[in-house]
Amino acid sequence: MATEGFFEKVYEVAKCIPYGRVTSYGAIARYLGASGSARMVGWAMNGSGKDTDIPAHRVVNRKGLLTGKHHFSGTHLMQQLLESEGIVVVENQIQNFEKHFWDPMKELR
DNA sequence: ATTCTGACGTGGG
DNA sequence: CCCCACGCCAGAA
Repeated sequence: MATEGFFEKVYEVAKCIPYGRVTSYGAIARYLGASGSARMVGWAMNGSGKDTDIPAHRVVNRKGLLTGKHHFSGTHLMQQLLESEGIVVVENQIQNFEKHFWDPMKELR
């Protein structure tokens, strides 16, 4: 099986995020066993949007804030994508974040 | 090699 | 909830 590299795992989990669902970097990091290296998850996402099929717009920080929207192409692209999936976003912050939250540890495991 | 920064998280106040 | 400080690992200057 793949999942040999830390980044690879991040990609796998990110790709497993269902439609209209969201998760946090820490949740993925914890699932990978790198609870303290949540930053690396975001760094791994750095490759997303280039040649990876990772919906990074579904990954936000623990506050449900679209901290990485600045890394996307446009300015509101990330927000538009989320809203397009039925997620309400106001001021870069996801409303009902808990409701849309998808925990890889619980759902995927 | 050193230093800083970074799409984060947690703990204490 | 907010703010401050520390930890974390990787990459760039």
